[in-house]
Amino acid sequence: MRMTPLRRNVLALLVKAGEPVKAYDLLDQMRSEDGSAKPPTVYRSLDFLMEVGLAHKVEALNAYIACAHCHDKGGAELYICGKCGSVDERHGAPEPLNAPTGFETQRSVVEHYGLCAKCH
Amino acid sequence: MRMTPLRRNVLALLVKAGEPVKAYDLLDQMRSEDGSAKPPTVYRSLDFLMEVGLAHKVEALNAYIACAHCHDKGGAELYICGKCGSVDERHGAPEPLNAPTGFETQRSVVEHYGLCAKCH
DNA sequence: TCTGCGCTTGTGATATTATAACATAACCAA
DNA sequence: TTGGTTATGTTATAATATCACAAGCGCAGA
Repeated sequence: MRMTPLRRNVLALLVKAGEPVKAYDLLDQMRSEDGSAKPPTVYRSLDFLMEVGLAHKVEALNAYIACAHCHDKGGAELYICGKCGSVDERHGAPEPLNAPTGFETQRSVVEHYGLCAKCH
Repeated sequence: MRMTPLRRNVLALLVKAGEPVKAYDLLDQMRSEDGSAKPPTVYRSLDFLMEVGLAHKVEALNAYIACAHCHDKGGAELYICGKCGSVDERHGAPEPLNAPTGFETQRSVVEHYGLCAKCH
């Protein structure tokens, strides 16, 4: 598992976008430079980036973002503005108090959709 | 917007399943009775059920469940066991303390994946 | 240096999930 | 009863994601 030019390129595209990007939009961008990119190319790179904590999937949008807290593998809480598309990533929410007793969480998906401070 | 036999049937299938169900699995079940069901049939029914708060989408699974707290339209926190597939639905988590200032949440997706008390 | 192994990428096909667009039918109020 | 609204039927296609197998690359050890 190592960083490669291909993977670095995908990460760079995510960082440059600064907001959630669809896999096929990434693919289009890669194709405009490379021509030979195909879906597995981008999905594999995204899988790698998520595995090492450099990217997240925004589940309810089927989109991907660069992690704003690089080197942090844990789940993030995402605050996603429906108007301007910005995403504010937070970490470290406490364990919910109303969790079922005995439930052992391995991965959490927390996405809040609404309006950011600038957009309302 | 009213409950119809078709929509009631979709809800019944969700309730009977008792766990997250894929849209196309619902479709297969409907077809085995009806024969004429097509994707828009099931997706439209699911949209209706979610709109009135009788069903939720499990975003990270692309699956749907009956709401365990019927008549509650707000977001739910789902605790999903990766081993047995059970889903425990909770409501009423407090607003996160570390939210960005000024962010106005309209909809929240909260899904915790792990092992339920019985499965570990 | 060579060789073999594991990881990475290329490539074509296909699976899965979801929606668009338009036609028909059912419901219900005026 | 008629006209508008809501619901369903139907065909096609869009959008998202994975499989399977081949080829390349990089490096540890012979």
